[in-house]
Amino acid sequence: MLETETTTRRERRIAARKAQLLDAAAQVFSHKGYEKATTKEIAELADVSEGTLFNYFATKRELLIGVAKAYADEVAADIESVQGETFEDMLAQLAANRFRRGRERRLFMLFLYESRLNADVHQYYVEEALHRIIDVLEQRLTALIDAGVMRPVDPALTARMMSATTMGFAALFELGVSMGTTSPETLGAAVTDIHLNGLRNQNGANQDV
Amino acid sequence: MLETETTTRRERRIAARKAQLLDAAAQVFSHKGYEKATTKEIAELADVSEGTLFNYFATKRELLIGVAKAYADEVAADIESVQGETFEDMLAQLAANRFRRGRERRLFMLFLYESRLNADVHQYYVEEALHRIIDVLEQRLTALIDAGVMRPVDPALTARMMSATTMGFAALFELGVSMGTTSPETLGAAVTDIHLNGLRNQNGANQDV
Amino acid sequence: MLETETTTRRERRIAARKAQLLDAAAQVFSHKGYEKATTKEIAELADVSEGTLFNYFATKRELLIGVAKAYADEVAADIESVQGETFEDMLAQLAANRFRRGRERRLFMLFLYESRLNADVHQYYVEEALHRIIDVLEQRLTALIDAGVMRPVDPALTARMMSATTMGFAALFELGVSMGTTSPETLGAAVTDIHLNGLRNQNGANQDV
Amino acid sequence: MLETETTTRRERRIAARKAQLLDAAAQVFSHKGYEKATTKEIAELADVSEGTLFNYFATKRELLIGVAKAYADEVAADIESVQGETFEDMLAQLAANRFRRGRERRLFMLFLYESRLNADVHQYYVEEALHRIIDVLEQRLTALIDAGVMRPVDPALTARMMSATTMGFAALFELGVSMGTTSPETLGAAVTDIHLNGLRNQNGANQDV
DNA sequence: AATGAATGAGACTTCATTCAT
DNA sequence: TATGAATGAAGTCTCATTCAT
Repeated sequence: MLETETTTRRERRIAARKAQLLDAAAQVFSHKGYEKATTKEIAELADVSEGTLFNYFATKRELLIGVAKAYADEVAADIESVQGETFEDMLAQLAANRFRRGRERRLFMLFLYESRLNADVHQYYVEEALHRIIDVLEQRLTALIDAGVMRPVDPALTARMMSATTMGFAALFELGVSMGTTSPETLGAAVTDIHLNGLRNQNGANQDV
Repeated sequence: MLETETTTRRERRIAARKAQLLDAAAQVFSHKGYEKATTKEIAELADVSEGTLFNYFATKRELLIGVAKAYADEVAADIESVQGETFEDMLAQLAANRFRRGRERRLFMLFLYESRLNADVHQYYVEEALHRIIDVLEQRLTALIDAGVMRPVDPALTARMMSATTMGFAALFELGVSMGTTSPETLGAAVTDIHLNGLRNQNGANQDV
Repeated sequence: MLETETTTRRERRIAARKAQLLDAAAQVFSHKGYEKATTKEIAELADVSEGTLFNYFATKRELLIGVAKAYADEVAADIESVQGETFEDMLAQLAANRFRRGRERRLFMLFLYESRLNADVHQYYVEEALHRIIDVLEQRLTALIDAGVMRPVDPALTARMMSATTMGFAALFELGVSMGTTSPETLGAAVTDIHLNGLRNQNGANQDV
Repeated sequence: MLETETTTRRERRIAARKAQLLDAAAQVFSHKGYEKATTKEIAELADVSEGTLFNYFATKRELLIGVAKAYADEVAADIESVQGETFEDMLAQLAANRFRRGRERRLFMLFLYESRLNADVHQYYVEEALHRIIDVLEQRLTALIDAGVMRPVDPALTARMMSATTMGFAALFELGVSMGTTSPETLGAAVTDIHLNGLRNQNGANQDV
């Protein structure tokens, strides 16, 4: 029906505007930090007036929450798409999508910081993104342990450890800590190697480190 | 001599004031973030007037730099004190001192964020604190690899991985991600176990994960 | 077209606001001096909020520069309009427009002082206002000397002397130094008389003073 | 008596301190302007603590008044010393002492500005310095007119005109308006020449300018 | 629905003045 | 008497938010 179509078209336009504003907000927030970012700059980057921005998002904070929500949605979609992969590929894919691009790393740094200061951001980033990733890792680990492929370690803790390592690397990268000439692939492989096989020299097993 | 004593007393008083202000600043910055923290609140917490604060630190930013510098000094002292320990104990000690107490974890989150936005903070946190820790780990790893105790992995990368894991755990903790009932000690032991021995079940070695 | 009209109307409104603020600023600056003037008082006199003031002038200093620029524009227009007058009339007109009204005298005192402390004010007041007046006087004097109407004095120096005298009178007036019952016209005539004919009694020429 | 001597010595010490502070204040005030000058900087330049400064002058404004008073005293002494000179020499001497040195010109600019804003400064600068100079010029002019050496111009107005010209030149100088290669002496001679003999070419007298 | 000028609360910072030592 | 740390009032400027057009 015409009415429905009109409404739909409007809704599409509204959604597009919101997305455009969220994009600009994500960019400015992740570069300058939430507090230093100004609604003026976000509006300019989105090529709308400041008044228009506030027609779509009632407060600056709602913009941040919107960015967090969009991020959580991306993560959810990503998790869906890796369900069929091997554990190693899944791990690589999740990490890559989260941290390979600068934009994602910067958003990660942003949420890492803002989650502590805002309950809504925490809700979207920690509960709906981070926890989902951890949960899917934990399930896979449990299965691998049950199958006898992995040692009977605590799967919850191990999933968190894997996330922690990846997050830590992203942070180090973002802080400008050099990784030598190592490519992301080599780095991923090396980390996986250590996680799977350990550091200990098996020829000289049980030596005290 | 009297002159010396007087000077010393004054210098002591000034140093004490500075420390008192840095303490207050560390507290407020780490709870609210640099931008949301106000000099008013810091001054109140330090129990001095706002004017007095600016007698000791010319700008709010200098206060942040002061906090970062104090942190770097603590880390340097800490590194000195762990030189005699075994690798495992050293690792545990460095991690614990950096992340066991909430105060330290919050400062870590603060610097993690602000290092990207301020060159001085980067200087103190990344170069004078983080890099020192990584370097000392790298040296130890190199020695252990040379001694044949560990496999010939890349020591630079492995040192970064260990730091990354610890940092990631601190972040997860700070984000309120539950670690189950695991105590810090158990957690440390489990992580060390995986790092040393790997996840792979040796009985079924070379199975695809 | 509507677009053009709308733009023009907005631009007119903005120009009007700026003028209104510059007017208020000129008034407050010239009465209290730049440093003692507050943006609060200027905004109140212009009947806008302090925030609005800063939408039009980024800093208090820019407001001062704006006032100086407006003054220089007035002088430039004034110089255009006196090109056709006789030397005497031109002199009287330039002096009158600069110093007859209290507002102009106070602005003169303001720029006299602030030109030394601010390069932009110097640019507008000294270079674009004062120098123009001196130059036009100098040109006229040169012509009159060439025509044999005036003695072959140094025209550059004489132009400066005439300006100096006028400026000095304005200052004396502003300092409240009484000129007796002398009207501005009488004063102007007397000064011109002395400048043209000198003080020396020609009947007793060459007497030592 | 010992008592008297002690008192006298203290008074001398106090007077010396005051002079030292006034000197520093004159320097800072005349360079930065009264408002931009800080008591801290004045104290440092006088090589005493800020607290000590306030032991000798209750407020910053009293310092300014003190500087003005000292200036008026200098002028008074100067006037005494030129009583025996010829009119021309007297004129030259008074002008030179007031404006030849940068320090004096800057103080002149300071008082010119601050006299309008502070009654005490006005009292000392305008009434006790400027007026005295004008008065002595006026008396001399009256005598010269009575003696028939000068034309019967209004002596009050003429004295003000001479002061105005000198003040105006000082201001021009301070504003950086170039006087060509003219030395102060040449300039003084040229001005005196015009004042005495006028600009008009006597060969072509009564021509319209 | 879009605009952007207006607002005003609140931030950082300065500095004359006070006062305990 | 000299000191300089402490004070707090007041100033400039920023920016999220509102609102008339």
